[in-house]
Amino acid sequence: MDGMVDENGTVDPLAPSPPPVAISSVGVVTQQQLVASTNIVHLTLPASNNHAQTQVQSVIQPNQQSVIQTAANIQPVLGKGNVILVSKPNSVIQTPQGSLHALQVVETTASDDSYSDDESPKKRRDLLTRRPSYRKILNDLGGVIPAGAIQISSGEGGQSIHTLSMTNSGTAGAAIVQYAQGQEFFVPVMAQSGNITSGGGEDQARKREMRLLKNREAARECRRKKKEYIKCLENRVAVLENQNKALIDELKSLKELYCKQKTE
DNA sequence: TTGAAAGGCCGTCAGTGAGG
DNA sequence: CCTCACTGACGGCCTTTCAA
Repeated sequence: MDGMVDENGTVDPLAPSPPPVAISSVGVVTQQQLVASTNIVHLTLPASNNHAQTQVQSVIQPNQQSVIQTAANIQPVLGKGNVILVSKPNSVIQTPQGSLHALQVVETTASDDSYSDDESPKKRRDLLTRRPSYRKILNDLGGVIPAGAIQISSGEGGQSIHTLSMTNSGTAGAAIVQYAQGQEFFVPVMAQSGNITSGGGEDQARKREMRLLKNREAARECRRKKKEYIKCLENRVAVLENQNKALIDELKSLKELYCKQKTE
């Protein structure tokens, strides 16, 4: 949830940290929730008929072509001349049907040039390996997300947006965090005084327990990010392959044109 | 049907860098 | 210096696949 994020909310550690996102929407995009700090864009598009709205979760990568991956039935919507504007040429919308939709491109003043490719290797390496802390991320999100509700965008074809809601279960010093997809996990909460019961070995054991619990959660989160990162890379490969194919075709047709003119 | 191999997920440990 | 978040590495467990 930092840096560049791809169409699935995927973090892209290869990309520099985000300048202001240059995205605008036209026409059918009825709702655009832009979480500036994470560059995750939730678009709710009206379905082509009277069906439920279609949700697209996308992520804008300021220095790369962007891929917007959609749920299964969005293609008719996109086919009706709707336009999503992004700041980079050759961005595509990828649908489960395998078709690619070119995006209309507008020049935007924001962002693209604010990051150059001549960053120091160390800085680049840092970008690769270090991410902002969750505290910082949560602070960033503080103005966007209502207290008590945390939205997590996570993977799975850009379709799953997980909502966490916290309930004080009444159990002392703990809360149940419910996962929108039916999962739930237990989160111990510090007592109001801020310290856990004092007392020798018991305290040590409790501290260890806390550390293990936190590390468990951290490992989970880390793996999730890693998976999304890989997905992001795969998506970028798809974009680049598509671009490459288009360029080859263009070259071919230009060659043909040239040969034709030459023979005349 | 069965056993081995492969792959995925999880928990834990250890090391690193950032921030206070 | 200390604490914390993060992540690579490792081993264990479970599921799936596939040849015998």
